[in-house]
Amino acid sequence: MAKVIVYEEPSLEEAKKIVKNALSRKKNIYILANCSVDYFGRSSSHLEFGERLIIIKSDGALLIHRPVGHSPVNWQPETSYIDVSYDSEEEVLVMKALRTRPREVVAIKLDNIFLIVEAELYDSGAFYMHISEKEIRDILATNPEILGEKLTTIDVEKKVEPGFIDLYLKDKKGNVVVVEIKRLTARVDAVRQLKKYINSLKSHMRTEKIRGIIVAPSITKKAQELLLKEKLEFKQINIEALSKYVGKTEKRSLFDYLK
Amino acid sequence: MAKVIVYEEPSLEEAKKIVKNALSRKKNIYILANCSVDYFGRSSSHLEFGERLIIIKSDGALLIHRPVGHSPVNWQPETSYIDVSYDSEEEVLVMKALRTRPREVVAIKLDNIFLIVEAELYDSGAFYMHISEKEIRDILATNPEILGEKLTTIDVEKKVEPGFIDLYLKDKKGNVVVVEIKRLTARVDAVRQLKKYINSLKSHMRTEKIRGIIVAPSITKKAQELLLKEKLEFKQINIEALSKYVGKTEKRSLFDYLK
DNA sequence: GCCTAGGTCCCGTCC
DNA sequence: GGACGGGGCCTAGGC
Repeated sequence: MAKVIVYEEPSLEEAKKIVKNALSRKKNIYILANCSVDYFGRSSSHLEFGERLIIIKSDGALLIHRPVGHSPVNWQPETSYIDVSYDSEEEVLVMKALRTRPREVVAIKLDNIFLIVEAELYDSGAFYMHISEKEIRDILATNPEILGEKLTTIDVEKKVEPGFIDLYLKDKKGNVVVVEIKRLTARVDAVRQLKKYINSLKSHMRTEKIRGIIVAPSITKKAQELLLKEKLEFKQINIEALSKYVGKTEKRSLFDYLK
Repeated sequence: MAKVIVYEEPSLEEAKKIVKNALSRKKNIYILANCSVDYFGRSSSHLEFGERLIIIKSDGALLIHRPVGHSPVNWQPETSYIDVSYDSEEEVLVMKALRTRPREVVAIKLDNIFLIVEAELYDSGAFYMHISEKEIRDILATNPEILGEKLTTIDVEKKVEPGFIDLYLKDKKGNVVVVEIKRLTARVDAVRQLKKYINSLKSHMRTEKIRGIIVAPSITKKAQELLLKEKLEFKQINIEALSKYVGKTEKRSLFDYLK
C-alpha cells in the first residue's frame, strides 16, 4: 500500500534535503509553493511568481500546474537530471530539470513552500481504451461489407510515399478503393490526406481507376465541398453499431453513467 | 497567501464531506487514493484500481495522474458538475465529473484514500512565451530585409483556398513571393503546404512568376529534396538573432541556465 | 535517430 | 456555436 509522507511548511533548506532525498529514492513528489518558472529549449518562456502545484513523478516527469486549466503551464516529459540547490543571494530554492533530447531545461525558483508530499504509489492497473481508429480500421478490414457494397480487403495501413493508407480495397468492378477513416467528424484535412494518397497511387499506376472514400460518423460542410470537387466519396458509419464487432468492448452507455 | 488544509487517511464518509465542501467553495483539491476510473464520451475507457493522484482545480478541470508519465491517464478539461456520493454496496466513494459539450463523463471510484489536500492558491503571475511562429511572422513582415534581399510585404496571413499564406511579398523584380515559416526544423509537410498555396495562386493568376520560400532555422533532408524538385527556396533564419526585434524577449541563453 | 499519424488531444481564433 | 490550424504538443509504431 502507498507510503505517504507529508511535510507542512518546510524551510527552503529543509525542503532541499527532502526533495533531494525523495528524488534519489525515485518517489513521487508533490509540492505546493510560490514559485517562478523559466523554460528554455525548442521555445522559451517565463512565468512570474505565483502559487502552484509542482509534480515530479518517479520516472522524472515534471509538471507545473496553475490553480486553473487542464494543461500544465510548464513541464518536462522526461528528465535526465533534476538539480536542486539553494540560492542564498535570491533566497530561493532552485530546481532545474534537464532533458538531453531535445536539449531543454525547466528552472523553478521557489521562495515559499506550503507543502511537500512524498509518495510511493503502487499502480499496476490495466488501462483499456475502446474503439480507437485502429479498432475501427480492423473491424472494417475484416467486415468491409459494412461500407455497403461488396469489397475485398487488399491491405491495411498500406505504405505509400507520403504516408499510410488506412484501408486499401478493391470493389466488385476491380477498382482500387482507398479508405481514410476518422473516428470523429471528418474535416478538410482528412480529405486532403485522402487526396494525397490517391495522387501518390496515381503516379505509380495509370491503368486502374482509383476511388477514395472518407469513412467517419460525420463530415464538416467544407470537407463535403472539397470531397465533391475532388470526386471523392463519404460513407457515414455509426461507431456505436461497430462496437458489436469488438468482443471486449463494454456495452455500457452514457445513460448508465448518468443514472 | 495560500491556505492549505491537509487531511490524512480520511474515511470515505469523511472524504465525501471534505470534497463536497471544498467543491462548493471552489478550492483546489488534490487526492491521493486507490481508485478505478471509467470514461465515456468521444471515446471510452476503463482503468483498473491503482494508486493515483486526482486533481480537481478551482475551475473544475479534473486530472488523474498515474505515478509515471507526462500525460494524465484520464481527465476532463472542464466540468459542468461533479457529483460525489458514497456507494455503500461497493464500499467506494464515487465522483462523477460531467461535461456537457462534448457530452462526456469521468467516473472515479475510490476505495482507499491516503490524503486529501484542500488549497486556496493565489496565482496572478504573467506567463510570457517567447518567439512564437506568429511573432516570427510579424517580425519578418515589418523587416523583410532579414530574408537577405529587397522585398515588399503585401499581405500577412493571406487567405487562399486551401488555407493561409504566412507572408505574401513581392521581390524587386515584381515577382510574387510566398513564404511559409516554421519555428523549428521544416519538414516535408511544410514544403507540401507551400506548394499547395502556390498551386492555388497559380490557378487564379497566370501572368506573374511565383516564388516560394521556406523560412526556418533548419530543414530536414527529405524536405530539402522535395524543395529542389519543386524549384522552391529555403532561407535559414536564426531565431536567437530575431529576438532582438521583440522588446520583451529576454536575452538569456541555454548556457545561463545550465551554469 | 527520423518520419508519420492519432489523440477523449487542448487551445486560440475566426466565421 | 462549429470549424480549422498550431503546439515546447505527447505518444505509439516503423524503419
